[in-house]
Amino acid sequence: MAKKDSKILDKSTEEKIKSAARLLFQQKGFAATRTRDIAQESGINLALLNYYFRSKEKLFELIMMEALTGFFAVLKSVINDSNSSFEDKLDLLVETYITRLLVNEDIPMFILSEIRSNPKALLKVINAERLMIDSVFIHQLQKQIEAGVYKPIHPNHFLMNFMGLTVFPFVAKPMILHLGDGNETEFRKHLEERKRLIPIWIKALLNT
Amino acid sequence: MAKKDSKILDKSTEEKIKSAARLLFQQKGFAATRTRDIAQESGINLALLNYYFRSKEKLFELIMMEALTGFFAVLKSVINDSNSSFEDKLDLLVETYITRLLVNEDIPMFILSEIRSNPKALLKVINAERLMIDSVFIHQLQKQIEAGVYKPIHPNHFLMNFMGLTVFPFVAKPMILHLGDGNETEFRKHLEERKRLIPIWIKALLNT
DNA sequence: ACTATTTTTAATCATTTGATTAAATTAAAT
DNA sequence: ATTTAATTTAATCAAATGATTAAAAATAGT
Repeated sequence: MAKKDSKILDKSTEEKIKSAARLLFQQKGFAATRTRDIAQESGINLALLNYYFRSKEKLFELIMMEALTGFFAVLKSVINDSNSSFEDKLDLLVETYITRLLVNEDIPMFILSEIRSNPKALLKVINAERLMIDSVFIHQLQKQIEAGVYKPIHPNHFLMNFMGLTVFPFVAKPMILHLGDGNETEFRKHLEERKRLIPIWIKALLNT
Repeated sequence: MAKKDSKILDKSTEEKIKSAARLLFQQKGFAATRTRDIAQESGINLALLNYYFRSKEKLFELIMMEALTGFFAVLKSVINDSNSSFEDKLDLLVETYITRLLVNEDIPMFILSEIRSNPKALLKVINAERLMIDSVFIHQLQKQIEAGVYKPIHPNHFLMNFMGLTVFPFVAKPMILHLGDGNETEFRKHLEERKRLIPIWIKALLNT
């Protein structure tokens, strides 16, 4: 069959479309992205988008699913490991997330803004209900609190603090660059610093 | 002239359109909002949107401008007051912002996601370049650091921490509700608590 | 009451946009 | 080499969308 071998070529075309779609969807969102822009960006004929992915919606779902998977895979693998301490997990999560987000800065805004347009559908596919709150990570935090290592705090506050300190800089990057000083390079430098600082800060919060 | 007195009625129609536009633009963003949806939501004829506001773009700019003004007016009035201390400003900013955002939860996401689509244009109209970094607020922080009250920290880190702790919960609300536990009511309760907690936490960070 | 002005409406336009089709091209199989 | 299947292309479609227009209705001024 022709299909089998040409799959290598198919993949190359498919991948070109996916890359362009990823770029545009993540930058401008679903509604503001035109299929023609995806075609142009990937240098393919418009019809190939539908040939390979059936529709703009299906292509979007694919891109979003991959983004979500990537984003939550890290989380899921780390937070339920019973062999590492709470503090180890904290270090690892901050380090891993900042590293990944520095490579793909648009991911958080992409996910959050599409959740805003379509909360139910997207949150369903994420399949992460109570993921954090029922995790070993949070249980370990609660043990530490019971042991008097940290002061009491509601897990939701902890979650907001952790995510706020770690991912907010990426969500608000243009505004932060505008209100503050510094440039692209400074931004990256500060985020490298935050890998070390955020765990320290979080522990300070937990002692307050 | 008819115009003068009927302005009262005009305003009512104009205001109906603006309210609907505000609701939809803030919920779905510019690109995903249809003028027909605005017309339907406000119960007016589609043509009136163009009659009063010329175009979807112009209407959007108006709504966005008002959102930005509201958002930054607070900031501007607080951060350059030389009669209050750093700590007073911190308390006031957190308190004021959380109160306002609890009334209009979509504002941060609205602003941030539109900045993402159109950074230059929007950041220009905000007219807040270096607003934070050159403020009395940040200068007072630096004085306190010099005086040994707080440990050294780069102003951009402070800015990220402050905004991350305060506004991120609103940006990520659906995800936080999903990953954590609790409902709408719990969310509001936690944000009320954060009015008190965030200033304490920030000071803890500054001592670390 | 009459006129002028403003506001509202229904119908329509032009463009954009996602998608499809039929033909052409390329690659694979025999 | 010929046939078959897969891929690509140019042209086109139908629906959606922002905007306009001309007429009708409402309001204000005299």
